[in-house]
Amino acid sequence: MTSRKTVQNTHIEAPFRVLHSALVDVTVFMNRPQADEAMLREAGISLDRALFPLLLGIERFGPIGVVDLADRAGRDHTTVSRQVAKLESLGLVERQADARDRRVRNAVISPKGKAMTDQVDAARMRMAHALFEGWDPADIEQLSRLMRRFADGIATMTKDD
Amino acid sequence: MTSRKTVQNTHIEAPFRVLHSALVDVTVFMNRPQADEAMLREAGISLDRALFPLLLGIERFGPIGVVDLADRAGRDHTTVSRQVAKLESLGLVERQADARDRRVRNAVISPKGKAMTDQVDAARMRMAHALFEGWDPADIEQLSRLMRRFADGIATMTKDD
DNA sequence: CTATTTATGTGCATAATGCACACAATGAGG
DNA sequence: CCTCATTGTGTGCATTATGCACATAAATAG
Repeated sequence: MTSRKTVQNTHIEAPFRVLHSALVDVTVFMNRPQADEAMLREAGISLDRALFPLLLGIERFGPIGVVDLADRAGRDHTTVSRQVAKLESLGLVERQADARDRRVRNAVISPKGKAMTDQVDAARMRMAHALFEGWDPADIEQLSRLMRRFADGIATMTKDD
Repeated sequence: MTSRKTVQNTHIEAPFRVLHSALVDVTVFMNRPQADEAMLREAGISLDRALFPLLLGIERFGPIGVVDLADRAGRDHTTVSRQVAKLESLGLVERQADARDRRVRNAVISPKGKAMTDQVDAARMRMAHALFEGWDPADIEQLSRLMRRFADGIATMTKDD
């Protein structure tokens, strides 16, 4: 049933497919702005669709320059430049000169911006608690460990292209 | 170092945080249209940024109606309606009447569209092979299994809201 | 020192997005 | 059967986001 095609790696293809489809499902979920927006509205906050992922990116990867951020977001650097400026004008991020490269104006999250992303994190954490109810703690630990390793692998691959 | 705050669930919070940050990293990667676009260009195909995720969604979840698809994509249904029409005019998806609800015009992927998504899948599979080099097959199997379970949990939660 | 690359940003045309609205089909309640 | 609210789909229109061409400043290569 599972052994088809070239026999060499078939035994490893099946888990790949399972993993891939699971990742697609999770990615779709993580992308849902409705969830985030609903949470933020609940907290009395509102932010444009396009701005929010960038705020999360700055929180996670900052201090980060416009070009790097644009690369991560998959958008043109000019678009990101404008959006970061907007986030700055909203007081959600701050910009600071890079110590080693004076061209770079790194974006870092402001206390006000951090308060927003913290709320999103907290809401996700609450969901996680509900989601993992009934799981064996060892499985949770395994999943976390392997996902981290997987993400690190991706980061390594991405770096050397 | 890791034990702070309320002691009650601290032992389970740490894996959550690790998992969350790993998921964010992976999500960022999966969202990169550059990767997909590069692959498609390599194959002589070109498709608009906004259209491609929808094509992947239709391939994965189709036959699916505009409203459902819009909900998954996190965009307004009117936007998705136009984009699906565009995909249809490009011959990448087909539309068919729903057997039970004559209002619904389900979108399904066409052979031509499938050929495109297959190429993306194949490219991702190649990357996976490189990524998992040196992994213990048992770990790969574990990761796949647990991620699938995790994704199913999310799907269940999402369904009942 | 000159040439090239890199990081950031602006002007402008184009595409995407969402709201208001419309219409057809469904389903609930009388 | 007949309203009437709900749901799935789609169009007109104003707004916003996006990316290309281009510009500037700083770093880097030669």
